[in-house]
Amino acid sequence: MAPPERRRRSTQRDIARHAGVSQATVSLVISGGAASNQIAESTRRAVLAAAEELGYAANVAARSLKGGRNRLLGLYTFESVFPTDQRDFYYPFLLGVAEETARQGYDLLLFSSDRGESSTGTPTAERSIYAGGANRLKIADGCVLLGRNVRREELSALVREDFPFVFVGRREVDDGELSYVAADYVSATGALVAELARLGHRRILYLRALEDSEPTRDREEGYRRGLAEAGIVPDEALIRRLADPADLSVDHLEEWIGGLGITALLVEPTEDDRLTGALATMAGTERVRFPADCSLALLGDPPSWTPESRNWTRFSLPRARMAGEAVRVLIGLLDRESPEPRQLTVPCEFVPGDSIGPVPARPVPARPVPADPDGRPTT
Amino acid sequence: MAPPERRRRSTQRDIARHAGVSQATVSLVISGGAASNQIAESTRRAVLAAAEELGYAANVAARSLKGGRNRLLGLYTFESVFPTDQRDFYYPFLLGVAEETARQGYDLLLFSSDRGESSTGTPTAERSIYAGGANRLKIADGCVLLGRNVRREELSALVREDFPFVFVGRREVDDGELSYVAADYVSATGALVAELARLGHRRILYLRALEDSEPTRDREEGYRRGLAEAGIVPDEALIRRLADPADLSVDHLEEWIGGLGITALLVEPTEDDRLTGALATMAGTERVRFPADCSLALLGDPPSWTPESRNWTRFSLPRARMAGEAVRVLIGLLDRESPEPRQLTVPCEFVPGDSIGPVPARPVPARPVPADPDGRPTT
DNA sequence: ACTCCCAACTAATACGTATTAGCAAGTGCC
DNA sequence: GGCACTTGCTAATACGTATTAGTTGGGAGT
Repeated sequence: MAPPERRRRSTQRDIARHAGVSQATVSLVISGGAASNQIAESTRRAVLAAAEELGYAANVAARSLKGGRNRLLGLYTFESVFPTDQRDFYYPFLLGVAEETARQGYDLLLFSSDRGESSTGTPTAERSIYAGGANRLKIADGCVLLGRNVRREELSALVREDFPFVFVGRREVDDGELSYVAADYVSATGALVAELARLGHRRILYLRALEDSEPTRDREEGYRRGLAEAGIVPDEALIRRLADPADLSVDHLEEWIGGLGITALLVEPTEDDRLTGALATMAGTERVRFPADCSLALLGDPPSWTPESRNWTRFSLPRARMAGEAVRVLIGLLDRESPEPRQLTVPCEFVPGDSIGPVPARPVPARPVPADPDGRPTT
Repeated sequence: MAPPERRRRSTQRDIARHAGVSQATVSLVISGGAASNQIAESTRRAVLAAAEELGYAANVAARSLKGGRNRLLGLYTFESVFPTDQRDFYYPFLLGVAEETARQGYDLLLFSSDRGESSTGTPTAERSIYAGGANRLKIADGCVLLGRNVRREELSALVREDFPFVFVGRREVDDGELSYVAADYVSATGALVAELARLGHRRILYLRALEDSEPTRDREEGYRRGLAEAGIVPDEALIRRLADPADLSVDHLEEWIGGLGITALLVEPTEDDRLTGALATMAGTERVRFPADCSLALLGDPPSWTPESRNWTRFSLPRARMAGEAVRVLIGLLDRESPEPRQLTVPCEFVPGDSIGPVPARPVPARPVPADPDGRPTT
């Protein structure tokens, strides 16, 4: 019993037969390349008519196998985007990429499949570009990359392969240069420090991420520069790292205020809502108030784009704009003959918010105060 | 001056040369297919070692050129998704599709490029599947379709050429059956009518969309059924259409309440925020209050997913779930040998809200009241 | 010694497209 | 009429992989 004939896609050869020309002619007409003006108008029309009739669609695989273009851009995220608390963070990026991609006449390929297969055929749990031993991204003409927990070795491989891609965020590898569109964390953090200094703060704690990725390094750099410009001598004890931002408790904070004498806090937010969750919990206790007891500013956006429960003082990165810029850079790479890596830095926006203020007047325990008969300070 | 040698990816042939075997052997080892157990263990190891050394990554394009499948699902929206007021409506669909696609081990292709080129090369403004004389969707193995303003002729073409796709929402064409995953608007609308009837309403106005698409027809059907089951004789004057939902004004409403004697209103929401805008404006006037003066329920979701200014009584379609279901149906179509179209209907969720209530007690103007000596009605 | 078979490989080919070299017919020019 | 040149097309090939149909060399069976 013969298996039911699977309907085959029509190919250029089918069209060629139909129109009574060669496959090469069809290709010239369809892809409309440089040499396509050598085709007679009548032939062109015949081919197009046949193509229309047969419902022809170019085969991406074959096209890109030849090295041609698919008008396809990829978007790859090193983190999984779907956990509810992360996707809000990534949505503006997605939107920016999608919009600009569309505007440029490209379609967008979301590399979202988690279930890669290793070369041995066993499914791998981890998210990877080289799933199945192949660079999946190559389906697309080029790719925008995103994410905090970058796999360095994969980035390196991409650079070595000379695959056109642009990272949203500053990233570096040992193997060579890569293109990116980054937010100017250095200046933005520096500006926040300057603002705090202007308000009189001298002991500003910087609560940084545990991992030592570029964005974090840039913020630390900005922190140091800001201090230097304000003439404050940095105190290494004021740079703290927290393994899990959810651990940030009011106990910690009181310890820092009391023990370290800090009056302001700079916190690096996370993509998920662990940090904002911790802040909300802290607000619930009402033991420390911002900015009455301590100023607090975020070094970036809290994840959710829904109206905040609190309008934190912070800087905000223009996520959609960065994403759009990344697409433009990428297309630039694709169009150029010898793609020099390009780096672009865009400024962050300062959001005044309401969580910083002047240094709170506080009784200084060590210094003796002129006592009244009761021994209690006057109010 | 010679152009800088573009680094070439290593191929199976490179590995073959390196390991002193043939390309076919490499392929057998790498892809580990059925016949790969015929390979001697020593050879296999040599090949894998060479692959490792050369940093081999299979070329997806070539692979899928042979196999036919790209493990790529498409998502096409007939409306442009990017206008701010629409994207919130479509986001849950996108999310649902993306998530399920990823879970199934596919990647997702967003057909967002607006700038199609017609066959003559002149850019066309309209959004179209068949841009450039080719069906762009065919790049993917199959496609999920979405949108209200469907191009019927394109849908028909898709059906004719037997392209695997699933519509999110009930759609029909003359040419044959198509697969869809739809919300049960009929029952949901019927249930709302039943609820209003239970509260004593007898004159319920149905404000429907102007165009006669399936979702609208289903709601109308549900409206009529609901009335019938409540034993209410339908009054055709109570079915109204509004060209632009933004035109819904408090004047209209007062006219309906006074002139038509309605006590409840069912409104079909739009994907953009024209309707909710109009409702907000109406609320601002404070001339008609819901549900004190009139009950109001929405036949679907208001577009934005940000917290509503008002918790409207309504039904809500499980957008993400529908999208996920659509992906599963689509993959079912792909896996099956002879793809029979499948139709799936999922129930809507009733959201009680706070905009419906009992029939307001109101003076009936026509009935003569016992007059006092002044001839003025007592207050 | 002869066939037969099997293990372990390779040669050849197809997938659908883009591109280049080249060919045939026509045109203009001397 | 011969030559160069143009126009409009086709033949041939390459891209990297999967697969099928062989092709070896040698060991077992008779």
